Formats: sequence, structure tokens, C-alpha cells
Amino acid sequence: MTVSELAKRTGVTADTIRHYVRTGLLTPTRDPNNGYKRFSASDEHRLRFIIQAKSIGFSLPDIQTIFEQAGHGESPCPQVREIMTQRMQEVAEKLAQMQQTYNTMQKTMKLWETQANCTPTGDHICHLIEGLSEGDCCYE
Amino acid sequence: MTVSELAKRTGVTADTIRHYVRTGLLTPTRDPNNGYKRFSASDEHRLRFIIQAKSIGFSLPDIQTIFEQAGHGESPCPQVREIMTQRMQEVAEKLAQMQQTYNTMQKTMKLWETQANCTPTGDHICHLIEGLSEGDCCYE
DNA sequence: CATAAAGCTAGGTGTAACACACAGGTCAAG
DNA sequence: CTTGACCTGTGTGTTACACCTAGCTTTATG
Repeated sequence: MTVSELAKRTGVTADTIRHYVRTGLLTPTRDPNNGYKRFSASDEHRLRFIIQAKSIGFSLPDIQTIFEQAGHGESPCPQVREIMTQRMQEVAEKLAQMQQTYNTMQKTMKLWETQANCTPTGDHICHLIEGLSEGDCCYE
Repeated sequence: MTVSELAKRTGVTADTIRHYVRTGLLTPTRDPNNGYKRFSASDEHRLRFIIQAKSIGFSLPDIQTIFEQAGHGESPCPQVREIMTQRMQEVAEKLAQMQQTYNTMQKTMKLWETQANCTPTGDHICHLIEGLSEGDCCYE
């Protein structure tokens, strides 16, 4: 299989596959005639594993780690559980942070509805934004 | 002011400020004696603007755009409103996506509680993950 | 005053996960 | 054999910094 064939079969882009090859997650052989990457059924299996693992929040380095563990004949499952716990915490934190940002954005938009545009002066860049930090806008 | 002095005054790291200088958001003069960056009160004002704008979801290129607009004597406010609308949509999408990922992670963790660890074989890497895509796990 | 320890600086590189660009190779049709 | 469509590998860009390191500054000490 070539890059694009594998891409079609798995639903990811050829660039994504090339990226995984570059970082060592996939190790296809090479066609001696033209230097093209040649993927086996085993490579496809690995790729599907990567896609699955990514969908449940694993990073590419995480997946690399799992491959190495499994390659040594050791069970990757304990690691998998541990990584998952950690990633869940991280996702939860990011989620909370983004939610916070989103709330701020909404408040700001509402506030801006009633404000006019301004002209830049030497001292100010944009009152819409600078006004947010001044005491006079019920904001903190 | 040197980098670290400005950093202390504004609460960001010196590296952050260096980054803004490298990307052109801040343009300090240089101390002819030692080549150190020298920041003025105006630079501090710009930095505070950047911090404020970032907190309401603007990207650094966005902020650069605003600076350029204002530098030409044009009001950046219309652009600011437009960018804000766009960024809010993006944040909303990412938020939904992350929430989705988080839900999947939670479901997966619950499923795994009852599953034993496995040993890797030639065909399988980690049943915990591979099992998710097989029909036998009330998952789709 | 000389020197050594402590602290600071500039610039280079690394991070996550790809997307994009580009020069050149490959393959089927004419 | 040539044209054109398609594909390939590799290099670079993206976001917003953090980390590293050699070397310069400042301060403390003898």
C-alpha cells in the first residue's frame, strides 16, 4: 500500500500518515524502485490503533510509549490506565479554562453592544479593549 | 526598564516578553552599552493591552493587526468586533469538541474498570484500546 | 583592587499535531 | 514518445511560549 491508499482506507490524510512516519509511530518499508513508503496490513493495524487511542485523548508520545512497552513483551495496560487518568485531569483543566474564556468573551460582547467605535490617539489603541480594565465598566 | 523589570511589573514571564519582541508586537530600543532591550512606559502600555486582548480570546496575530490599523490612524474597533465574533465561534467549536473527548474518556474509564490487563501478542497491542472498536462493547 | 559567586540577557532550539508548498517522479492515454 | 494528471518525499509554517546555554553584569568578599 502507498501512503494515499492507506489514507483512503483509514480516513486520515496522507500528510497525517507521513507525520506519523516521521515521528517513528509507523515504520513502513521502502519501495527500492522509487523510494515510496510501502505499508503492510500490520502497519494499517497500527494506524487504526493510533487513531483509536487519539480519540480517547492519548497524545502521540503516549502512543509511542505504549508501542515500546508492547514491543518489549510487557503489558502496556497499567501504563494505559495511568496515562488515561492523567490526560483526563489535563483535559478537565483545559476545559474549565476554555469555558472561562468563553464566558469572558460573551460578557465582553454584550458590553460592547452599547459602545461606539473610537479613533486611535497617541495614548490609546482601542477603547473597547482598554476600557475593560478601567474601573468604570462593572468588570473585574 | 529591562525585560525582567517589565515582567515583574506586568506579571508575565521575561520569556513571554522576549517572544512578543521577536514577533514584532513590542519594539523596545536597545541599550548601546550591552545590547539589552530597553522598554518605555509606552511599551508597558502596549504590553498591558496585549495581555488584556489575549484574555478575551484574541490571538497574537489578531493583536498585531489591531496595532497596524491603529498605527495608520484608522479605528480598529470594527475589526475588533469582527475578530471577536469569529474567535467566539472557534472557541465554541473547540469547547464542544473537547467536551466530546472528555465524555468519551469518562465512558472509557468506566468500561475499563471491569477489564483485566492483557499481554501483548503479535496481533494485538493493548486490548483495552483495541476492544473499543469491536462490536462487543456497547460502544460506537 | 581583584576576583568569585550570583544573577541576568540574547538568541537558538524544542514543543503538538499536523497542513501546506514545491520540485520532481510516475502512470495511463494518445 | 510525450502530455497531462496525479502522486511522492521533504522542507517549512503554524501557536504561544518554555527551556537551554554561553557570556556579560552586578554584587559580595578577601
